[in-house]
Amino acid sequence: MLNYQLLLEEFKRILKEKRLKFTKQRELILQTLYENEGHFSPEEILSLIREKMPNIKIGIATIYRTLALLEEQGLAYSISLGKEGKKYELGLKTHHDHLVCIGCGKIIEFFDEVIEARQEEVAKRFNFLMQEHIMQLRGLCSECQKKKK
Amino acid sequence: MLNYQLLLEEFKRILKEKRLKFTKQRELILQTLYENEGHFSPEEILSLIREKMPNIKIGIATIYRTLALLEEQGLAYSISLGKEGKKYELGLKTHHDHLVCIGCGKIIEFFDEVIEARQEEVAKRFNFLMQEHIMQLRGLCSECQKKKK
DNA sequence: CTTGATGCAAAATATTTGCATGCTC
DNA sequence: GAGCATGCAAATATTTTGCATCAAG
Repeated sequence: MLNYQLLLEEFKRILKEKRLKFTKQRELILQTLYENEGHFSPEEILSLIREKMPNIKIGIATIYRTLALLEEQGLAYSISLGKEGKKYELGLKTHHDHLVCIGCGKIIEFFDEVIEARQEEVAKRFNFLMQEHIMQLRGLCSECQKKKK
Repeated sequence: MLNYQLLLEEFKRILKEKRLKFTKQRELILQTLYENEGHFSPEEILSLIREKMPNIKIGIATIYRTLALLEEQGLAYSISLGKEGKKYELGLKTHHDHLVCIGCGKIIEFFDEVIEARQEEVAKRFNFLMQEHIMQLRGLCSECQKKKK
């Protein structure tokens, strides 16, 4: 996993480059994404921050504005599939993909070089500058297959 | 691409099984997803239907309700990316994955046999019974790359 | 000091729900 | 007919925006 200091430096660098300001709120949002594995809605991020820092003044509008900024800069990305609303996750993480068991919810991480290489090729084929990818294989893990029988 | 009659039969079969009713509105929504390539928001689907059948009585609530139903049954998928809100597309299509531009929200569909085959192998390696997979390559499309410069 | 950032509340959107009525089955 | 589906409008939820004020650079 990327070191937080590096991530923070990168964020500051981007802000400086765009002549935007580094604020406590912006830092907290980045930090929250960093410290919490998983995907969060703007509301959830706000709760996490208020839980951790009950005295900080921060509103939902700032969360939205900052997440949009982070996403534009590739430091975060959002995704929504199925029923759930839009969720944000930190970008720049060590890459990995997931096998997700729809029976018990277990998540297995994996990494496959052949797929990775091939994804690069696909991106090139479409003249795409790939920054991230998401891959989830969904199905039943071995235990849940047994249960079904 | 799957034949529309077959798709419709499948839909009717599911409805019967769940003791739900087959209505003109439900059919139109399915048909609209079938006839229009691409990804649409509920509002867009409503417009497409009203455009094609100016006399039909149909409200946005029905669109939402039907899309949720279709998604539950695997006949449609929703996906949301970057700025854009949630978009629906027909399920049961020939399988494909997505390139998503985080600059403009454009979605490009692609299919790569090598990746598909490899996914099967990964699943096998973990003794996983794969039922579906989600893959998104996220980055900047060629136009948005130009804009950034 | 200048300029962008923030919180707040209001506004704009998007989505869901209750209910009287209409349609399938 | 019985019971689900629909449209409509109201209720919610989500996201964006205007503006006075604050604070980073």
